[in-house]
Amino acid sequence: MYPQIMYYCHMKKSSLYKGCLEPILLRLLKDHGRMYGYQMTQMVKEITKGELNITEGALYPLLHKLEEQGIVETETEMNGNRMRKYYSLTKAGKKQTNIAMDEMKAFMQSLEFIVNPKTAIG
Amino acid sequence: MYPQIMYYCHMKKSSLYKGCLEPILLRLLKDHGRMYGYQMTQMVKEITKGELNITEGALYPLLHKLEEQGIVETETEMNGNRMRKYYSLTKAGKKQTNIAMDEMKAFMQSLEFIVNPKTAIG
DNA sequence: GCGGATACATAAGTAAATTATGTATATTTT
DNA sequence: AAAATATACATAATTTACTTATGTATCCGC
Repeated sequence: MYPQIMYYCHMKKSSLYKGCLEPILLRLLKDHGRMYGYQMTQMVKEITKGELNITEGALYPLLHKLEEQGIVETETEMNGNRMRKYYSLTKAGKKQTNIAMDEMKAFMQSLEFIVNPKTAIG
Repeated sequence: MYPQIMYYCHMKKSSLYKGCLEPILLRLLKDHGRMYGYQMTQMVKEITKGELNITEGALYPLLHKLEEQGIVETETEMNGNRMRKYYSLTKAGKKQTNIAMDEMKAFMQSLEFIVNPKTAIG
């Protein structure tokens, strides 16, 4: 409706979540078991109320890398005429996810210490 | 003491804070007014209990960029025979810091939603 | 006087995104 | 019914934002 507003407010907020995408995907798969790529982007968008929009150029190459590394395994299914590639954590992937979550929590706590020095609980 | 342990546990946790360095520095300057680079690295290390270690290769080029952009201004002082380059926020920098802090909080809230879906408060 | 800490700086290399593009089907809008 | 948007995958080129490595120089403790 207001395309020209993009010149004033071009949604930079660039890339705060750089480096967090992998743990985010691992967490999603840990919580929801079995998901396809597009579904992940939609769920993250919904959960974060539109804040985090995962781009396809970031998502798919990362999923492929995780598959190569044996962190996730895939099953391709047809939904009508349309393909869906479902991803789920392997046993090694679940282990890796626990490690990633510990790192994530430590990182988030560190951010709290810096951004909310008063209220942050150590 | 155990240098060889680095082969097993090489502290990857790579770069979760990629993209967060700028808002972190802005927050430090907002809270402490006037700081020099090395002091920032030490304070962040202390506040985060050793979690976040800002490298010099990341710090100084970023500080120079912020100065170019008029976000910070500098005063060079001598401490004995050793130089310290003090940074402080300009008026524009304070405005920019407020924006960065809002983005940071939204980002942290989003991470909470994903990593702690039950306890996170929207 | 040697190593480690303090204090700055910059260049080369790399990881992880963004942006752009492509294919194809399904659904909604006009 | 045509056009636009949403669903669903994929990859290449580019950019960003770091790490790693290197350099200079002073200060302090042993």
